Amino acid sequence: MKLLLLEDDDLLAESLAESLKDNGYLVDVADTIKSATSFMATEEYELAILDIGLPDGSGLELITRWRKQKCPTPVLILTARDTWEDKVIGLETGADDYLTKPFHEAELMARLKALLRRQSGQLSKIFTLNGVSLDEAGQRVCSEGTTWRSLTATEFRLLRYLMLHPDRIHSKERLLEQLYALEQDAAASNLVEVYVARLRRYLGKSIIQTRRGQGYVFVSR
Amino acid sequence: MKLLLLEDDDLLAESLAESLKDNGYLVDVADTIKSATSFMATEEYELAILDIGLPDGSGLELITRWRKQKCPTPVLILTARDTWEDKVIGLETGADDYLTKPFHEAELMARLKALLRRQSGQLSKIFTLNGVSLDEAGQRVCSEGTTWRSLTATEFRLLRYLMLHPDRIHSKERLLEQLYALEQDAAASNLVEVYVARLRRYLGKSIIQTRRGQGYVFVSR
DNA sequence: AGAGAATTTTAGCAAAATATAAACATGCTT
DNA sequence: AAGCATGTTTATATTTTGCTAAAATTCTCT
Repeated sequence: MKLLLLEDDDLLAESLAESLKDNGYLVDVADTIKSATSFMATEEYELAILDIGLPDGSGLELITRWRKQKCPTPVLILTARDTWEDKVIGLETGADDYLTKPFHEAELMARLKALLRRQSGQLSKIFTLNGVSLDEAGQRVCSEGTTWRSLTATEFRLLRYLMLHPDRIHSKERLLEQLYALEQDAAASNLVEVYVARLRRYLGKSIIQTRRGQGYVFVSR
Repeated sequence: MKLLLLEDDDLLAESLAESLKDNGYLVDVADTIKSATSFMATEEYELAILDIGLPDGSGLELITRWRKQKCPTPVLILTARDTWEDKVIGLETGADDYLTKPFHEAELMARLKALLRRQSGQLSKIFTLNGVSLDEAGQRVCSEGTTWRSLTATEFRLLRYLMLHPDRIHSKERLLEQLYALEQDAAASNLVEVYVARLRRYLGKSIIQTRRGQGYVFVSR
């Protein structure tokens, strides 16, 4: 179980690395964003622990970049600040958990364990229905053993909603609401038709059925 | 309107049940997963309100199980935790809405109403007469165990009216009025004949009978 | 049986709903 | 600024539906 620790305070880094190793993890320690980047480029890690305040920038940028590159490695943020806003910003950036200094070693270990457990559950969370497999982590689908095809965010949201509520008719209005939490002039748009058409091109015609005048159904068998 | 409430905190359960009843719902209260399961086995509910943290397991498992059994009852989750991840996990499991404790009664009622409205007509009420099953939600029929055949809006309206008033003779004029609430030039059209013919093609000849000069009858046995 | 009426079936068209493709917009990366 | 990826709108094609009207069939009554 390999972790990357990004921490510029040598003393803290040293001691953390020590206890992590005691708990059975393999740890690489970086002390700048730059070095962390090169570590990530060469190795695969199960999880990264990032300090936010760093000499050459904020750990947040790093997360942003990784997420854009679709790097799935979960991230736990360490920070000295503990405001509500910071936490929100951190999590919105794409971090998976958040710990404020100072903290007890035990708490870090507990959170790590929880994160890894949750993550491993998520990794294997490719859920399949009627020959269509949806990869939650990677935002991808494959149909009947064809190769994976990655979806855009909207395509993915729609398909996921349909697959989570199969065999039910969902009106276009409903689906629009699902796609865009804030409802506006819903009926004035044919977005649902457009996205259904796209999904059908990936999955085949028959899996998402039209109920004329009523809506769409993802059929589970 | 019947609800199932699964909540192990007696006090909360009691008070919730009370206010639900005040709002016009019929409520059954379960305090363990086990009892909830048996409630579900014996009764039909329009909606279930589940607490997640329970003595004998998590409410999430319950949802998972129900969904696997294709049980369509919508579920609202109650939880003490309010992290982004928890919410996602809950909704991904197949819950339909999510409320964190503590909450105002009014909010719960509002959400219930919204959920039931959204869901209404979706819950498969399949009603069977003389071997003909009509699926209200899906606008489908099947006759004597053949596969489902979905109907157009007009076909459905007609069949539904006939099945709701079986063993009675309905004149063509009356049926036309039923189909098109406001139309007058009734006699000038053979719409009823056309649609009866279509329905007979799906259901077999004998179920909708002709009373020459008088009208049509759906025979209930 | 056979004429005339009532019903059934068929075919086809126009309107409505949906599907698809392509243009346009926007933001992000290089 | 150019180039991409995504989201959204617009325009056009295709499909399905509702309906009409005519043709075919069945029934009824003499």
